[in-house]
Amino acid sequence: MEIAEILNFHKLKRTSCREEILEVMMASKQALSESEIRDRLNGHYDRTTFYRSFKTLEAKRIIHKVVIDNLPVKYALGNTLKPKKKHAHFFCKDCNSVECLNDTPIPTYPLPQGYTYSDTEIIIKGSCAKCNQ
Amino acid sequence: MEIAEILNFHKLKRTSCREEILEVMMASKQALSESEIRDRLNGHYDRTTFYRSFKTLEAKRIIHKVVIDNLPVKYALGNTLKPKKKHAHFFCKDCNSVECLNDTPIPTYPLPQGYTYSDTEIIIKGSCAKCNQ
DNA sequence: ATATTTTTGCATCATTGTTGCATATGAAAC
DNA sequence: GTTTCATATGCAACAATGATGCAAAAATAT
Repeated sequence: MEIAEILNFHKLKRTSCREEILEVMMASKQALSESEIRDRLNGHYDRTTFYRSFKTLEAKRIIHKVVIDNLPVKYALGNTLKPKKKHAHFFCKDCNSVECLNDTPIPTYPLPQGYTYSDTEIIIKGSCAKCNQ
Repeated sequence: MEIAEILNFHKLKRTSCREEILEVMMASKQALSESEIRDRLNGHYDRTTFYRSFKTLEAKRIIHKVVIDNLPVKYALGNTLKPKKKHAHFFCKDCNSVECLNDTPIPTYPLPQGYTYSDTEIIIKGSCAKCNQ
């Protein structure tokens, strides 16, 4: 998948920072935090720039936030070109990795009288295959 | 329910800070953050003291953390005297309130090969009855 | 190549949450 | 009631995440 194509498709300017963020994220099976991405790019960009890029990419749903406990927010790839179904996330409490469970869809839950639904987050915690070896 | 009893039951010292935190929490139907509790107590205690008290109360499961997005962590009452079942939480995106959905238990989800399960967090977002009026 | 819009970098700031250490306090022993 | 001892608290300091304003730089369209 061409990164330039993704940005064009969503009518975003092809800036090197956005391209490199997506490159790093596509190379990773796990969701990554700002500092993890910054490390992988050898601090080539300013922290502020990352945060703003995340916001832009998130607004287009190219990436989505995953928040586990009060750890730094991580980002995972979403609708790069095609839409991706809403799904649960797995958190490995041993290696702190986060990944999308694309096959675990979100069921609907009953709510009390008068409440309206908009969204659900499901975080499943445990140990990943690597850590269980 | 006597607050002193709760602390005694869990073999915790009855300090005024712990008692007042529990008082505020029992008077609230919603989960509260450190700053919300501090405000309700007119800043009577140091921020650090609150954080340490939360940790202590959480270790005994008298309260439990609820983390929504990257908002400040909120705390809800848990096993004050009797154990409370693991449950989902509701987040009102209009008034930012968080409450326990005690009747929404946590189902089990299938995990990939080699993964082991330990815990699940379910956050249901929407608008509460008050905000829907 | 130029103009225009958008991004970026830098400085600065706010907030949350933590830690070390001296002092104060609670509970138990006398 | 006083003393003792463990534990909680307050204070100072710190680290990290995340946001904002503004000038400089870069991307696209002309």
